[in-house]
Amino acid sequence: MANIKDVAKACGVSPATVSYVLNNKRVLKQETRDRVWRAIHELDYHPSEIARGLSLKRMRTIGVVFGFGGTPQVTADTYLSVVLQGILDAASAAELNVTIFTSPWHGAARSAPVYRDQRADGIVVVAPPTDSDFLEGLSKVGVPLVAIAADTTGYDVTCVDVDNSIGTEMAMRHLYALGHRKIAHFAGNGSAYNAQTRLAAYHQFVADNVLVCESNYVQFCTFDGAGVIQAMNNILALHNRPTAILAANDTIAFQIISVCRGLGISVPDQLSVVGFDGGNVGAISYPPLTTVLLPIAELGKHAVRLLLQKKGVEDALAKTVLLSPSLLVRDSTAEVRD
Amino acid sequence: MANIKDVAKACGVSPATVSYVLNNKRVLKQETRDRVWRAIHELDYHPSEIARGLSLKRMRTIGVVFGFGGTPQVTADTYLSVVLQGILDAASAAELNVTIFTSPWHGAARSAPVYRDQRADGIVVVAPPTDSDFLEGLSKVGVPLVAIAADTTGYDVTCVDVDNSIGTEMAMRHLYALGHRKIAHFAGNGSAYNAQTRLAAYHQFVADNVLVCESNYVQFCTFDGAGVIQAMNNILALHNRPTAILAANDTIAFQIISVCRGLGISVPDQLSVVGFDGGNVGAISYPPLTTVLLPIAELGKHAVRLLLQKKGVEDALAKTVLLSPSLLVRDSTAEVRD
DNA sequence: TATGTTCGTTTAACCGATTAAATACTGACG
DNA sequence: CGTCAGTATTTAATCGGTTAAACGAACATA
Repeated sequence: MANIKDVAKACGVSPATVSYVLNNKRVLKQETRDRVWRAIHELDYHPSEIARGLSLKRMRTIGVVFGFGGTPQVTADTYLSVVLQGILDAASAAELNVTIFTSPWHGAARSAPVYRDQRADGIVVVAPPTDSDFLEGLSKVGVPLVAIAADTTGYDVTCVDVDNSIGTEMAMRHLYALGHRKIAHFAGNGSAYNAQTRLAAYHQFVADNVLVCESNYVQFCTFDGAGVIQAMNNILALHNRPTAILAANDTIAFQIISVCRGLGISVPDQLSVVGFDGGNVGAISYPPLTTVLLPIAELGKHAVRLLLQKKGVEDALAKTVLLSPSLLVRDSTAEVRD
Repeated sequence: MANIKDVAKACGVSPATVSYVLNNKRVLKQETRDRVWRAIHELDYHPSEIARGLSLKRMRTIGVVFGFGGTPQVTADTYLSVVLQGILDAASAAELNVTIFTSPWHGAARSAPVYRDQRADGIVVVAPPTDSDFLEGLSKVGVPLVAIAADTTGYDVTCVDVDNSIGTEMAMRHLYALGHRKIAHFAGNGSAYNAQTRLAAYHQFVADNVLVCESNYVQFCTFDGAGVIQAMNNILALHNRPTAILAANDTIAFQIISVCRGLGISVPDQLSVVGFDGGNVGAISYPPLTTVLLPIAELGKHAVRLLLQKKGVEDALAKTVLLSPSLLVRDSTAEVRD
């Protein structure tokens, strides 16, 4: 494969000249320019981005970290793949490639340095678990960093998130307006900041409005079906059954509805269900899902934009940007009926 | 940020020695070794993967190309994100990072060289459209290449795919066994090789079994809801309505079912619907979807493995690997009833 | 004719690693 | 004591680009 020297030799100029032609950097004679381009095409030359990166100290690449402690998970929930889509959209627009880091996390001391190996000019961290030293480690390796859905208290990290508190409140207020006073919450992964915020906002609303809340009203369930089935059993065993459930995400909501169907419980007549996410499946599922619509792709786009700004201004950035959710009322919720 | 020279200086050895310590390459005095490691930790040094890449001519990174002509699309359908997940799984296991190329395609002559800028040691191309010169261009830039779901006739490219013909046949045979003789097909994106193969297999089955097939039995519809609604209208307008529909993917199938629900057509009583994909939504949707289960994540894993083998043996690889689908019979299909 | 400008191109250092080859040191042996 | 062998480390070239500074030629000016 031809390199810059080959091209230089082929047309009798120095490598520097070839570089200047390629980058359009200096006043050169048109004739030289033409000669160089001809040689470039003839030898089918394309510069090595690696060599260029070494020299320029930038790779026109942003790194993304998903999934922590193991393989990156982009399909665990649609959330992650939609965030990725947003990142790709913005990166593509800025002519940046996107590298997904795959190395498992073995604690900040051992793993953090990996992320400043110059491979990426900046890094987007998506939903790091709150119970790991991930953000702590990464925030001080000296690479431009933007987090999505992360708890940044204590770290100087720019973060983009959806306003989970308001989203939760919208959903709860909607149920409240329909007369529901016994509302359960199926929380997601306990170590996800998102899930924690939604749970906290749920508790807040319950307290503010003096709602019933038996201890079992909050169920933690993983994404797989088994967890939701177990959680539903727990809920249904209560003598003071809730009349509505706020799920921490749409996937859980679909599973709740599916379990209900199996048990002959009608949604929304006997039980109202609200999801969290707003993906397009909610519109075509049955019953169409009432859910909190989150601008998830925007999270990714925003993160990339902030990363790009960071390189320019280097500071004066809002520490946390919160995007607004909205409520998508469809047919999985109805007035309470005793 | 410290580099190898700083470390060398800090502990009074040459850069070469530091390199040998890092890579465990030579017999060195234990004392030197210790001294170097101490300096490495003290300076919080981590080698530049870029410099290393330039020197070693490998980046421990595989490139992925999705979406052609514009922004990579990983959420257009679950298919792409699941393939990506498979790629990430295998890459992670092999300690390889994954770079998603984002540059739009402007024809082979202009765009192909971009992919051999040394950024990636090998490239996985996912579902290139059959009507572009993508594979042609990429197959001769001299980078190890494996394609997924691509038409490789005419090119010397290793390819991994699901056996779409057999999958289609399974679905059709299932419908046939239930007594269906009027089966429509909602084909996907016309320039996707997958969709083309499924369509061809559908026609084959129709011919082999002398089924009814009015010209409007084949509908091309995009993923968005509007396309499916239009297609359903076309189908329902026929005086010889089909009793079953084979959708080119699950998303289309869900939309068909959703439209039917809106029109008061019962699935499966009045219309049987079969999907193609086997994602987990099918299990919790209503009615649970009968679908052709494809090992999509395996496509990604396999592609990465083939890429790794390629570097070793360099040939003697099966040109196309076809993975087997299976039929997941659930409740969206039933015996025909006139 | 000497001197200064401008223009176009080359020289050479640098980015941060790897590694073959050269060298320095340490003993052992005849 | 000189030589050889073996071990530990350094030197210097290399990977493939970029770019400040040096250089040479052509031309204008005094």
